[in-house]
Amino acid sequence: MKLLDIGEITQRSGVKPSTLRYYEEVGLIQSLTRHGLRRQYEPQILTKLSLIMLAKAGGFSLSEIAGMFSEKGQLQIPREQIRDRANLIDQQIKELTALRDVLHHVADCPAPSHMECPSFQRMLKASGRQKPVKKKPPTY
Amino acid sequence: MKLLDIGEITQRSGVKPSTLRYYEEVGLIQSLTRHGLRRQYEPQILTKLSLIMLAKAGGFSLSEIAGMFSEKGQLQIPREQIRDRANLIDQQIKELTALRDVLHHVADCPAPSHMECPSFQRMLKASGRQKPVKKKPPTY
DNA sequence: ATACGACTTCAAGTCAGCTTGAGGTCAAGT
DNA sequence: ACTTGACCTCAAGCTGACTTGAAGTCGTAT
Repeated sequence: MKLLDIGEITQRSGVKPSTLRYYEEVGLIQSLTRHGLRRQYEPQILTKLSLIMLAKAGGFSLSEIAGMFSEKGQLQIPREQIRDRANLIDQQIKELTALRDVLHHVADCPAPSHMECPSFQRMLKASGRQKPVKKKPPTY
Repeated sequence: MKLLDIGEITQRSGVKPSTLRYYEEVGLIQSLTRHGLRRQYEPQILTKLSLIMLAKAGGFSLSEIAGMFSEKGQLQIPREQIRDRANLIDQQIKELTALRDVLHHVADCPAPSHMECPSFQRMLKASGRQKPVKKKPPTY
């Protein structure tokens, strides 16, 4: 099994060396060995990084993401948590959809003041008061 | 038109006074007048706050959100930008959907190692390499 | 008239998630 | 043997979005 330098990981994943080192520092990933000082990664790390990027885009924090992997680097989440997370994501999707609808409304509605347009108000109401959402998408 | 104290805004919107003052500081909202030292808000601000919360949940930064409102506090975005933002949101929705699918897969697939399961890999591939996403959902 | 409580300002602090920079190491090619 | 370039460490810095705390102001109820 051929090992990869940090530079290759960067090339193939788009994740910067400084970020990879940071992820290691916080325990999110680890390199298999060192060649001299240099970190050597197994190719599987690339899959893991894909997952990490996906979860980040989904608004999960690094520590939440870390919690999704077991010791052996396997994705391992108790069923119940999966259900919860899936619900959380569905919630986010609803919010995003509401936001998109509002934008489309603004694009199409001829009313001079959206702020008072009843259908606009309705959309806002509809989107409001569900539950919190977690953390933050990146600027990668 | 009855004006509202910061405390009432907080009660009705769930947004803390410190946050409201911060939003004012960065030019995202403004109070109509003062009663003594106290900020007095028009009730419309509540609608605006709903929009702000919605957009934040959609991952937009405060300055991006600020850019969605005109001088008069109206929601005012050039059509083209609306299209772009709507696309961005659709993109985010796709990512979230991919994430949810991955979670469901993990819940259901009996394979010992998801990392090597072909359908798992396929989902990751499918979710990957589109374009960046902007910013951050909150912990409100 | 005074006390109360809800507001005010301003500076500093916090947290996540990185990035930057200075100075050092080391394996491989010439 | 030497140079090169890709890596390394460690501390400090940065941005966004707030929060906190100390000290002050002021309208209203008693």
